[in-house]
Amino acid sequence: MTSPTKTTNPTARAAELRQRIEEANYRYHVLDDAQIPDADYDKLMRELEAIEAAHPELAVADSPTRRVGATPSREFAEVRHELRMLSLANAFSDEEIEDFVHRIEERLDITDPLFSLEPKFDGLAISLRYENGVFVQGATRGDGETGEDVTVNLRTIKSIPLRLRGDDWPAGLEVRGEVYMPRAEFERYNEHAREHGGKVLANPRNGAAGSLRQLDSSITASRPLAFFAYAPGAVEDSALPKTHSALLQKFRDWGFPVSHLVETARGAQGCLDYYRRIGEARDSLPFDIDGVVYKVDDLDAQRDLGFVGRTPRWAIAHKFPAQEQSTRILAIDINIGRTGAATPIARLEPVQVAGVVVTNATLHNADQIERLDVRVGDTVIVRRAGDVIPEVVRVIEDQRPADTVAWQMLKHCPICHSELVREEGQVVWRCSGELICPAQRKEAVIHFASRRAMDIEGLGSRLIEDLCDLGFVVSVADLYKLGLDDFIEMKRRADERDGTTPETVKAGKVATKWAENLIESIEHSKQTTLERFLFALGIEHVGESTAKALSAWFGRLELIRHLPWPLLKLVPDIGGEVARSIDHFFAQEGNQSAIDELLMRGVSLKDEHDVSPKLRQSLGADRFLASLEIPKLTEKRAAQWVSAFDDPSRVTSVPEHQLVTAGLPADTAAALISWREETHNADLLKRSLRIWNTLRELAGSTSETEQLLPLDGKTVVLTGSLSAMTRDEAGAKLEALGAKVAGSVSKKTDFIVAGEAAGSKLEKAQALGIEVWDEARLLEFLAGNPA
DNA sequence: ATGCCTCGAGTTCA
DNA sequence: CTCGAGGCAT
Repeated sequence: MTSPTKTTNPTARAAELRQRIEEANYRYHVLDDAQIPDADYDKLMRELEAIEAAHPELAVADSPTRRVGATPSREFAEVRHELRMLSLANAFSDEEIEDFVHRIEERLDITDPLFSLEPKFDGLAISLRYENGVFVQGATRGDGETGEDVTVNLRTIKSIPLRLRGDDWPAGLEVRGEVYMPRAEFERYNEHAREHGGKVLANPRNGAAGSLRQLDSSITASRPLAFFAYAPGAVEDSALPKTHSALLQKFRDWGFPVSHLVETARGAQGCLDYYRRIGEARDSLPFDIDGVVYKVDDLDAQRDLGFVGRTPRWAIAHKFPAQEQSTRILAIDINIGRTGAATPIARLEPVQVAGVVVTNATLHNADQIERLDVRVGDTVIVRRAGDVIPEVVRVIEDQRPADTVAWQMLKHCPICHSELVREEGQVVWRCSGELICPAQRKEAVIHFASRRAMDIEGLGSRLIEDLCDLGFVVSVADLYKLGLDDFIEMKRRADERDGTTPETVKAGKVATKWAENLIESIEHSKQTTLERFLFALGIEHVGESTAKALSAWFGRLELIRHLPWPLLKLVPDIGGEVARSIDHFFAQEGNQSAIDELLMRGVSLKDEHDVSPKLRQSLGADRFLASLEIPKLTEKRAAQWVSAFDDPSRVTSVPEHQLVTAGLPADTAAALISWREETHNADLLKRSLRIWNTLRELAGSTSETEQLLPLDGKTVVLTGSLSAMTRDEAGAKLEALGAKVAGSVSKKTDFIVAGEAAGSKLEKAQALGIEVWDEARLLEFLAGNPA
């Protein structure tokens, strides 16, 4: 960089450099408007350092080279605040704000006073003292009376001016404000720390507070801190503006960063409007805030209003509902899910988080508890993050009672007392009770009746719980033998058990309408589809999508319930794990008899059909052989075997020497031999062969004509809400035209349909350059392509 | 082996 | 909605 006034005098040159560096800092950190490239900035800085090294007498305290203090101190000196640092009264409701404004109106005898409105930054309050325009001391708030001298650390914050701009500042000036860590910087810092094994900060607020309290200011300098000014402290020897808002403008002129979200407005309504607007913008702000602050703008009026105790009458903080709260762990219970998964749940002392009272929070799994070291009795931080579901963020270790013990997973199911087991490499512990565990059975029934499964309206989890607990229902099939009397009797026993007065008895007559409705919807549910039925069975790893695929490929329950796992693997997206799980389910006698009973009691599958034409193409002998997972017998080797011996039924009989003659490597042949010697493998082969042959017959008899659908092979994602139909309906129509409807957008997506208020999926699609249809386009397409 | 991309499963509260 | 993990392409 060339200087227009290149001076040789080191004193003058140093002064010029300082001025230019400070100007660059101001533009970059306060105005957010970088004027000179980083490299040039560095050059100026190095030149100044060189001059100061050569002429130590020039290294003045307010030099930008001194932003990082040289000597770490043992501890911070105390600083007494000349003017006490305030704390504000907090308000959480509109009503409290209206009361606040009313009180002011009465005391000042005016209506709709003017307020200065500001965000309430979630950082650390500090006070900065300037003498003759030079930053001389900075302190934390402390208890309001006395804080800690963190001057050296504050110097490292680039948005804090070391020298004031302009010339109309008072000789002695104290400015108060908030040190915070911008979210993006916080994320970036943590990412870097994670990669390099550094200290990861818990959140921006703690990051800011912790950084300022570093004894070694070079650590503070490495932390991305920033500052906003929002209030005056003690001021000597000068006339200041008459209003708070004008004062903030002065702060700006003097080089302090003042938030652009600061506004003025009149009356309670103006305050509340601001609260809502900032609340909506909150998540998209580059820094954390925990509310807004209203201050009477007229400084004389502020003085007239004065204080009550420690808080001013002229200002109030209107807080957002807290997103994080601390509470105590009362107990850690184990919940047993439909698949037997044992999920630990924290029972909490009830606490308000983001507007709702939270009493439970999931702890996900045993590993998570171990990671967090959560113990019964601990005080923990609970959060309702972007979504709704509360979670335990961390333990406040200082508040741990002395007698706590590390939490341990139970050894046995709390319900059926079967052993809890964990499969190799898995995170979840499961109850081994399977069919005999009442908890698992209950969950299975709830799943069976749920909307996306058999859709039995009115049969919710509470009712099912009672039905199971009182012995009316053991297996899902029992639902279909319940009569009106059973429901009435069940209700009576439940009321008796709970000691509640039966509301079903009115004027001596037992109310039965609810039971009649239930019987009706149970009856209604009997007419269903194969895919719903398969989903309803609750087979592990079989969700809606897999159920749909099974239904589409094989077409009939009679077939599916007898398929060995190697054949199940023929379906795309069904691999060894899922196939074995399905096989295992149908291998259990109890499950087969439950299915028989359901069918006997009238469950009927309206949409059963012949095997899919696609299945036929997958029934080659080589695919079949490869699907058996015989060690070393890869797809390629399987094909080789088939070309030599043709009929897979000969797998059991071809002697080893012939295998080798046919060109199979010796180890492959040996693996095959030892595989078929295991009786369970031999059985599997026999069973698979039989069904494979059946499938080939079935596939051969299906019609050859496979009509190509307009959206065949296209992957579609639906997002936002449609007006002419629900997303599910639209999805069904698109599927009927051959499309695959996926849940999330990726490179493989062909196009998305975006309805009203589409969110992140639309953004992602646009980012990936994926075609976007609006509802009109969809309707047009559907009209042009009747199913 | 490694890294997407999906699917499945579990979860809270009004 | 988010996490874990299965399936599959590379």
